[in-house]
Amino acid sequence: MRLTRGAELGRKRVTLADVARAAEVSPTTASLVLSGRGDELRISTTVQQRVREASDALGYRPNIVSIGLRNGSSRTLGFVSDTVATSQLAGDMIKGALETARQHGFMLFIGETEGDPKLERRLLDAMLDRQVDGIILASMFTRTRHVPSGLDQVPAILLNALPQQRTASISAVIPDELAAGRAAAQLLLDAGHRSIHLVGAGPGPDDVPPGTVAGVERLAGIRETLHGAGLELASGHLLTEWLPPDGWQATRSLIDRWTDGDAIITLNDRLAFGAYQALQEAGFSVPTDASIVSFDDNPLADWLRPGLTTFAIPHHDLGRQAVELLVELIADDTVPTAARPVVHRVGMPLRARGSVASRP
Amino acid sequence: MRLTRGAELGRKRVTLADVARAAEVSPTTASLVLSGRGDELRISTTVQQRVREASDALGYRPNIVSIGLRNGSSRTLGFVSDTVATSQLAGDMIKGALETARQHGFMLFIGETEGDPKLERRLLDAMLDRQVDGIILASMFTRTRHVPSGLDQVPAILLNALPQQRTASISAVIPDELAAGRAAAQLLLDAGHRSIHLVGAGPGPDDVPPGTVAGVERLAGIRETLHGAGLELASGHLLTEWLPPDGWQATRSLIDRWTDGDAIITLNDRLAFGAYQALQEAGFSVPTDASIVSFDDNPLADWLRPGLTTFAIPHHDLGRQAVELLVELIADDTVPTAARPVVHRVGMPLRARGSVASRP
DNA sequence: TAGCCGTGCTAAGCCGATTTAGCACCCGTC
DNA sequence: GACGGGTGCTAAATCGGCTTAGCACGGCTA
Repeated sequence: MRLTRGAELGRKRVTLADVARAAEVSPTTASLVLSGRGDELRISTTVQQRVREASDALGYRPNIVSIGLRNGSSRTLGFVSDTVATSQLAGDMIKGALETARQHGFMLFIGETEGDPKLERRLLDAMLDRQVDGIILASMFTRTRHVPSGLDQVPAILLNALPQQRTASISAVIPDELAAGRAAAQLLLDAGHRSIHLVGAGPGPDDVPPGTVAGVERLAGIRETLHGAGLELASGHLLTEWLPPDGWQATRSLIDRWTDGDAIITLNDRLAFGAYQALQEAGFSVPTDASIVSFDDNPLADWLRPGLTTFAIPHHDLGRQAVELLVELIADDTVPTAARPVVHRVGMPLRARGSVASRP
Repeated sequence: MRLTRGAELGRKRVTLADVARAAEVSPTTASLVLSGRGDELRISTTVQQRVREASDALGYRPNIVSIGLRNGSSRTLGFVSDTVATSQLAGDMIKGALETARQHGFMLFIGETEGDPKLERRLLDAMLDRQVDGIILASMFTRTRHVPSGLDQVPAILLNALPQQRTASISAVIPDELAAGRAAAQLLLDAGHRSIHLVGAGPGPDDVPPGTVAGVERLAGIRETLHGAGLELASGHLLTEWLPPDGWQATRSLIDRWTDGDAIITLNDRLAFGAYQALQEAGFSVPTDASIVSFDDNPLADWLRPGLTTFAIPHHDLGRQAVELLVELIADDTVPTAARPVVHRVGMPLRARGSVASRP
């Protein structure tokens, strides 16, 4: 029992002073030795040895709080999101952030705002009070958002979001929705489809649920590629909710005027799930009667039969990138305002499964 | 622009000393006033007024790191999990913990171990180095686990896990799987079903994938209730993976010997999804031809047609409870070893949807 | 024998707060 | 006019580490 630290039950942590006492040197010397500056400051090998032995014997670990107090850093980042941790989808974003932070020796404070600006303010303050070295402001789904005041005083990155204020001096990391939209359309064109229905938005460029970057850009990419082939969307269904029943409904109405060779792009996988249900109920088979391409790579996509071909939101990479950039910012000691803000776009990889068939 | 804090660009945080200077008093006085001990220590109302005005004008906020250094606390908890944050299911657990922590004025450090004990050790150390006031050790699925050494030196709670060591002096919070098992069986009995098939485990009490508390207890509850009605499971399918294809497979084999009035209990919702697929492909309709009851309340359950009747894992409550207990432990300043460990069981509420039909 | 230099270590201040002990002043009293 | 007692404020220590400046000692040179 009680193997670590050599700590007596209820005894406090071992401090540098304890080590110094045990090694019969001053705290200064102990500090010097343990921070590797022993040679530089000409501490004899004998003493260095003694200090290190004492340190090991006692299981000394420096108190980061104290170090932080002195030099103003804490090796800690704040991760404030609207609802990422709780979300069924974006957990990987946290995971990527967590992993990358750990690799750089940082810990992560996590906070959720539920979209409440007051709560967000309080959370940010609580983190700043704890001397975080930087802040990641994350959104569950890609959108533009207001950047709270004070964030230009601190290294900070927007994750899966773009700044609303044009003047904001904050960099952002978002998925490359535009490219994914193009690729989705191209995929169906390459498979020989010429009549493509969109479920979730369209057909016009402005027929998009408000505030969603994903909707706008996916639609734009799709339209752009179709235009390049001299085509227009065969139909579009603007939906403000993107849940299975919505996809079911839209697809039902499609079935009445279905012609062989038609294909569907759904703007997310839950819509696609609804589409599967509607097609199945109508006796249609995927992909023989209908090809479907989608976006997100919800775990669902892998469970459907046949598997759903979809463009994945690179959550893990998004989280990783955001931390990577933030750590750089901190290391450079760049005042955010000094650097010019950049938008980093992370590719959305294709998960090809069984929902697309070729047409001659 | 630059409205908060009255901070000049790049200026450091406002400290107590700044406030004292602005109010032309000593830091001591400022501290006394701002911590509400002004009257007690007979500071004149004039001076108190002056200090408060200065504090407001400068936007002073105390540095928690410093306070923590002095009194050894940090208003911070550590949440170490195998893979909760990333999990598709258990995000709500984090959310409950986050909310509750915030309500008590705590922030949460989150860390993921991926089940790697070395990593777990490092994360725990990193948190301890940052002076966390307590630790929650969480598991994505309910299981018994080894409690790492040192955790008996610090307030700590197991979340969704039970201690492997019988001697461990740590309390735990888990879902009440046993009661849910009983309730699931009772629900089908009440609907008039007498022939009940189990997908995921059984039929014997030991036919359970290793290491899962959920499997053991759900099965035990089901068997207990059936026995009470003088029944046995009509069949059981031990599965070591609980994914849709596994459910599909098991259900297919069930279909060959299906008799009218049979019902299925699947040990989680993904198995149920597979069962739906198999039944649908065989031309069976849920719930007319087959009633299904399940566990977890995966979002999926609400998307299926008909909706899946299932017993929810109370993730949010689990997280809340764990923090609540931990905060109590911290407030009581109880040495963990002093208190006797308790296992708190949180009820699994029924989500009744459309997958169960009554038999006369 | 004073001055200089190198060696090996330490005192003391600092980070930002809290807290204990106590100082200076004024009033009233004997 | 010294003493006691209340009033209103502050100096200084403390938490745990880092860092700058510098001390003490011995040996060598002038």
